[in-house]
Amino acid sequence: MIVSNPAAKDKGNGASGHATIRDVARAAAVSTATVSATVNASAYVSPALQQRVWAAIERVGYQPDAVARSLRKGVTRMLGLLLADITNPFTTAVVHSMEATAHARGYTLMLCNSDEDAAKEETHLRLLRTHRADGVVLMPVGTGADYAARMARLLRIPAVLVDRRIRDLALDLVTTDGAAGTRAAIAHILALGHRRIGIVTGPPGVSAGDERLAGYRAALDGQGIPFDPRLARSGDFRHGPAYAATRAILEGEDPPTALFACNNLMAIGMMRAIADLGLSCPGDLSVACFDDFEWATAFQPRLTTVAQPTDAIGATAVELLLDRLAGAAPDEPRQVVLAPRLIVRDSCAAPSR
Amino acid sequence: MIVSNPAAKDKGNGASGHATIRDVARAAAVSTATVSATVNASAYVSPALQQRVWAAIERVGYQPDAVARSLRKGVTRMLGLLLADITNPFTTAVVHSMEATAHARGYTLMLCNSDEDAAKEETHLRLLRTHRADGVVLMPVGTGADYAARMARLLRIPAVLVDRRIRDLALDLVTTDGAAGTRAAIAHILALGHRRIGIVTGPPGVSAGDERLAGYRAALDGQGIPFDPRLARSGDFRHGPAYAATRAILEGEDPPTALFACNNLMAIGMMRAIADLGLSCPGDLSVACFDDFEWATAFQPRLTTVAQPTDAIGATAVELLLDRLAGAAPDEPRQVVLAPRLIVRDSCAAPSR
DNA sequence: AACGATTAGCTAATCGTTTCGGAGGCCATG
DNA sequence: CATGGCCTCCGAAACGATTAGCTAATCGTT
Repeated sequence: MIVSNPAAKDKGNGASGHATIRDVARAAAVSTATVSATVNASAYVSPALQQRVWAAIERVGYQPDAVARSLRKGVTRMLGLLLADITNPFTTAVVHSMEATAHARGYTLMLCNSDEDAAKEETHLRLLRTHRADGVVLMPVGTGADYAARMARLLRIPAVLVDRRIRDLALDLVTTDGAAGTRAAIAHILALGHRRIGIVTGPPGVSAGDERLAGYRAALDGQGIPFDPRLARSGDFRHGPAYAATRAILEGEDPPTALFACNNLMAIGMMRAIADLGLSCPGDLSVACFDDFEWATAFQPRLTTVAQPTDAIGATAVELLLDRLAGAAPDEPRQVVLAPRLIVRDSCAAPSR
Repeated sequence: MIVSNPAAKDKGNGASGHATIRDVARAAAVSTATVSATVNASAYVSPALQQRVWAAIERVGYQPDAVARSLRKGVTRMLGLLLADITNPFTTAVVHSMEATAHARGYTLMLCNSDEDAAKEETHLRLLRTHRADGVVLMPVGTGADYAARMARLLRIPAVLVDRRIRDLALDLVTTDGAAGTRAAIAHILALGHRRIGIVTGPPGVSAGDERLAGYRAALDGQGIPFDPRLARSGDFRHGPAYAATRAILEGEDPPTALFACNNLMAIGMMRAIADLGLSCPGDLSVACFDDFEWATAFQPRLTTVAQPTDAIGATAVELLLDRLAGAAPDEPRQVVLAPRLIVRDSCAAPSR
């Protein structure tokens, strides 16, 4: 039996698409107020009437209209989700956890992707406002000096920042301690005996990347190793530029014996460059990167990574936001910085030279 | 200068959060009908008045309320996005393209993730209905015999299926030709001289996986090679089970000289198992898989894959759905099957034995 | 028996738009 | 000058829920 498209068929409840609360009221011979009260348990309704109302609801196939409810209550139970890049596996891991927490608390997410484009971000923000989202989870893309001011003007709803800070804009925030994570990774590499360690960084100005670079310098400092700018190049958090940056570092004079990529995407470009240069890992070169991901263990050798607690990040971000919506938050912004975890696998070894 | 949380400050337009169309009307000394007409260009308004209205809008900082508009018009310009697994890179690639097309057409996506769980799927579908989504993009998770009937009852809004069919339920659909893609990959492996080729399949009953298995059998058939059930095991589209399936196949008697994974996640498990068994690729074993992904080229050797046209899938799905919403679609469902592309890299070579 | 307190359910206003039908004003025509 | 037909704009009724305020009815107390 082939069931045909149900949307094309008669809905079975009259001409209009949906049964309304008035249909229920009529069917149960009560007022709409009573129906509303029994559905929401917002006022006393005698057991007998409740029974009748529920039966009527069942009979006419009533489903409350969230749009009408939102209009009346001034609250939509929708959260905007404004992402810098939805194809990044770190992002999707975080989103996965956000979706679960939000739905568990009765909220739905409106998905927007800014594609690392500040103009799109602005458009989306405006859209979220006209749709009356109760709040926004934001992975911001901007870096400029006036960015904070522009966002402040645009952001007229409660917001929580994830992963990246906005300089000079104090908002709720959840992020990972990038400096500590990178410091731990570099310390691990140093402990194996390396002294020349290269790093491919994010675009300058983006907090997440800057912190990681700072962690790298701190680790070097700890061993009294001076920072060599020839060993640090920006890969713009993307794999293409990271490929070029890696080659530039390795083809320079006095190349490093180990490399660190400041995010997952750049690790791809780095691995590709290393392969193209005919170098073996960890024989010729040790490698590690920020962000853990499923594929890390499928590589040969399995990649040593700094894992962010993606589940906690997503859940915390949504909870921070919902607390604020509920008025259960102090006025000053709360900033949660979670601890990363170094996962040592096989891609780092003692230097051969 | 630190800009503080703008949501905590005065909104600058009276006590209420937003300026309404009445505020604009009052400020411009016109009726709300005129404001609506100029904002939507839905009726003639003299240039002079238009000017006044726009000025007033600017002055009071008016932004139309999509909730109220939806209630009145009976249309929300929101699409439900009900995914089986948002962390899968194939899914996110498709979602990326859907988001772009939907926003370009003025639609917003409501994100729901069913986590391969039919019960969650049902809950989310109900939620999307109460939120009055105009339509749904669905990557379904169910397989049972009564699944089609349950979905038909639940699905009271236009829907388009992506990637997977629902048996006995005729709906708009966009998918990749899994049989053709797998056939091409297996033919490539056969052409290299392999005769014993193993396959790790998806959960039986899920159309996407079943088709790929069928393509495998067809390719073998073409060379007169009989199907050997010991070489085909289910990995349930997940990496854990795929790891076990791969080991089982390779540790059996008369093991294959080549392996095919029916999706990206299972390729991870497969590569891990191969490494753990101490086998080299493509020296001891050739490997290919369905689904291309960024990491495929970072592997050593770079993986040969069957790429799905993810951009086209996402865009087509949304367009099919919007066409139907606009009434610009025939009653009978349209099914778009796109061609996959075999990307030959380095993970397949002639058998050593 | 009268009165006030309490209770159960209803009436109607409201949220912010869109849109239908009309109301004037203006022009051309006979 | 009356008539009719535009043109512009406005008033008010929806859309489907929630909820403040009200009306009876019931009950206990004196």
